[in-house]
Amino acid sequence: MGFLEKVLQLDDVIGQLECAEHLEELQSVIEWLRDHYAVDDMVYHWVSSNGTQYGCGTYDPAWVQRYLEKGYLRIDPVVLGCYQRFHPVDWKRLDWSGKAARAFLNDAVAHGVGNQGYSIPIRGPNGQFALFTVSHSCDDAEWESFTEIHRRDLILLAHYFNQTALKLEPGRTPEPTQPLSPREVETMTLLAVGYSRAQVAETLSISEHTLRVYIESARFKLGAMNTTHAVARAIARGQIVV
Amino acid sequence: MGFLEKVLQLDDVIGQLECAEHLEELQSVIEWLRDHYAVDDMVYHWVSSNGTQYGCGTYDPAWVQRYLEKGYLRIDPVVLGCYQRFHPVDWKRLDWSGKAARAFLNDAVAHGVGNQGYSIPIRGPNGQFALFTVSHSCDDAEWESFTEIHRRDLILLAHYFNQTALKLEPGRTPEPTQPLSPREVETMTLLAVGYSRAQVAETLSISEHTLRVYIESARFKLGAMNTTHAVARAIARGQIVV
DNA sequence: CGGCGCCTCGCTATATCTGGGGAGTTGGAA
DNA sequence: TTCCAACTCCCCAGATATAGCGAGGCGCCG
Repeated sequence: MGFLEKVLQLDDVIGQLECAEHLEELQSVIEWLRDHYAVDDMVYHWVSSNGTQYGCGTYDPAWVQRYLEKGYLRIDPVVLGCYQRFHPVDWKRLDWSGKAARAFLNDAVAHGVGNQGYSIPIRGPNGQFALFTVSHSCDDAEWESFTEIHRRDLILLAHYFNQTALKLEPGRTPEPTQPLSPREVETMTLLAVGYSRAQVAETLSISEHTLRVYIESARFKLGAMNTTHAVARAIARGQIVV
Repeated sequence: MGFLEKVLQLDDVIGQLECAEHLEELQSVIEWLRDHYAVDDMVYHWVSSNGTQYGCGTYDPAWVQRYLEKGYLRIDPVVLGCYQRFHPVDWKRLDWSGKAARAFLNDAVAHGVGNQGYSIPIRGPNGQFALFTVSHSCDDAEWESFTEIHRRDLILLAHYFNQTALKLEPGRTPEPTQPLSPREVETMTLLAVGYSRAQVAETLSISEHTLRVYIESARFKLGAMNTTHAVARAIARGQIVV
């Protein structure tokens, strides 16, 4: 297949993603892509803050099931690694030291996940986070060559998969993303860097009572149960920078 | 210029971005791109919510100066709009109602900013946010056609500009992170989603005192002053996924 | 085998946070 | 102008977190 032809097919796929009206369509697109690139597996994985996950892809359903049951989301070095990075990452470059990580890896290969992998982190508004992953079984050189050639295609595909998922899943961001007022941002930021309420109040030169109003107001806007929750959400949604 | 040739040039540009070792190099790349696409302006704009900004691009320096002086960051509908969106957006589709927005628009065109624009939001870890913008003066039909054709190129360029900016941005020295134990991860995670200590203890089926040991131990490992600080750091460092 | 890290549990007292009220000023938007 | 959101201040009682002391069992690794 010539290069030009492939580019045009990529165009088709993106067009199909843009026109999709149901999440199920993503599944067939991703299967087509898996075959097209001749890899073992291809997965789009929505990692939501409220614990719910959505994914489509070609992993063995038994593995997906196990992943959810075991709560591997909090262990998987791919997720944790991509969460801290911006650029796509080869699985080999992640941190697989640590007992839990190695146990996870063994379990994964036992369920047929390839030894090679390449994952692209994607971020949307309000801290939305997703992963687009391609995985395969082959030696390092072959994989290196594959990722080198298709990196840019994969970045675009990741982008459009996420765009479609965002479009089709508006209920994913249930809390109306109310912006925090400047004072609330300052309050949350100072709390996030370890100040106590009294210290924050002193730093902002306001009474502690006033400060409490900000915390409560921010907590309400963020739909949080307590201060720690509010700060966590503010960080996760990118409303404050620590 | 043929399509294939252009693709190869895009390759060159991306390669140059990946190899860049100083932020100044971005400036020459973006000027080359502006000429290549034959548009009026092209801008990469790092928008850190703590107020600091970095940008490179082809806007009139007087306009950039005025933008900073006037604090337009908090008014600019392009910034505000992109902050709420994932996909690239045409300026025409933004909300230009509101007195401040219209005043900003008038000021912008007075400083030579084109009437058409297309901006791509980009997000990195820890709420990092940037914009890649291309702007021009032409009629709607011509602009529609331009964005339709080059959308994917621009998305990729936005991605690589941001990757380079992230790489070259100083002060991003991640502190050596001591790994948290599985129980500590669970503890921090549940606290981050709003559970009180008692609730976490119940959820994990352990005594509240044991839980407290985990919190203190995690706080120590994270170098945190209190629970909120510890949770904030764990999230910001990607040690837990919320 | 002897450390070391991890997991589990106990007590007490103080400091801090939370939740329920209410009230006045300012500046920008409808 | 009228209204609303943001900012500022106040009281109080009960819930919750923190700080200090302790203890024992389990599994891994040199």
